[in-house]
Amino acid sequence: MYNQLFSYISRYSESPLTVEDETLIKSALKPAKLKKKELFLEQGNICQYTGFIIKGAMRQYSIDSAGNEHIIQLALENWWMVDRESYLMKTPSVYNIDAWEDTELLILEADDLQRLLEIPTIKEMFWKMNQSSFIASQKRLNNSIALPAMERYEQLLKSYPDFVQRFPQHIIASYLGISKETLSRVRSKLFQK
Amino acid sequence: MYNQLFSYISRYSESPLTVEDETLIKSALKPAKLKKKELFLEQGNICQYTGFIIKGAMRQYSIDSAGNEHIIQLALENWWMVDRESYLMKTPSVYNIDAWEDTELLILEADDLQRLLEIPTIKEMFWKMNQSSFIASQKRLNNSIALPAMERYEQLLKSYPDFVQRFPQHIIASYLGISKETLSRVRSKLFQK
DNA sequence: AGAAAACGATGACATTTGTCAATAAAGAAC
DNA sequence: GTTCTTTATTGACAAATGTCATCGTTTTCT
Repeated sequence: MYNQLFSYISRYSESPLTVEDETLIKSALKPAKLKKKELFLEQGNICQYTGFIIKGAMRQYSIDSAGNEHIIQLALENWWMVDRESYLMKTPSVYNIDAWEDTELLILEADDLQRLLEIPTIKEMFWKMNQSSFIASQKRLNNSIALPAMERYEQLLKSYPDFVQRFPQHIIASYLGISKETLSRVRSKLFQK
Repeated sequence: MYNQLFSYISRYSESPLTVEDETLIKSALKPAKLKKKELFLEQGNICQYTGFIIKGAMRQYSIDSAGNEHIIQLALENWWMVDRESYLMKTPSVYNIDAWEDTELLILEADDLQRLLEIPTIKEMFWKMNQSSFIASQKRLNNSIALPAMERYEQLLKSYPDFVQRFPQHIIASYLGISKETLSRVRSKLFQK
């Protein structure tokens, strides 16, 4: 299970991990399990952990005044899941995070993260991960303000085909910012072409 | 003009800059000026510089197939402006960046950035800046998929009141992902309350 | 100062998307 | 294996937002 993380790190960083590095990482990241629908973070609480998904599927979402869920992030194997604002600033989160499938994780507390960042390889990995997260978020934002529903869905099919396999349509719809009925209609138009 | 940048850095970082640090920074960031409407980055080109705005106002936007501009970022004094994806990966950008007011900048090439990142204070500043950028982008994304036009505008008024002072309504509308007419109507409803 | 361009408001209408309700199929739970 | 829940589709209608055109005002340019 740690090998999966090590291999992830090596893909993001030039320099290899030493044996001591690996020991430190193992002491900082602890295995955890979530049942389907189990909460990893509840709205109003402070996000205590960053999770690295070994196996499973998770979602991060807000709930509006009408009680509707709005999915701001979906994540599968080899993704990090955390509400960064809450985790870093130690402020109550406005988001929920839960498991969509039974999920195995490695979890990391904020203090332990600080220790790990002493390792240059780890620092480099998180640096690049931050960059990619921001770039991905900005792309999604651009799609959201610039494209109609159908094209947003087509972009998603291209960028994250796995999502469509692993999450039901109403989750995908919420991720795209449209209603499940609209997504259903978009799909029927798309496939009759 | 460099003092403004130094003061910005000191607000983002614990440790102070040494005189040698300041010399290195001065050699890496070069002054530049843009006239209103002048392009800083043109769609299809590789983004060569990161700009730190000393004075002025800039926008980053995409242009869709119908020729409409979609603003993905606005920036004023003490903001960084760059298409990070293009700058880091050296790939052609899908965005334009231009000046909305006559603007003074300090510009930084990618190679020089790498040199600057050797300075821990600078590294820390960019680290935090990356975090904030991501958090801000995710918030805006959440607003975009979760809130109707009027509430998005109210959020903007709270979060970035300066934008409304410095940019005309059609720019703000594009930033929010709505038409200028809709924004005009939203405003008249809002103020008659 | 005068002309041109940019800006903002508004009406009429079109389009997109959302909401609600009904239905059927697929999957999960016991 | 049967019941309950979840998922997906579809129709009818409502609401939000976009488009196009017009007008008056302000700003910019020379």
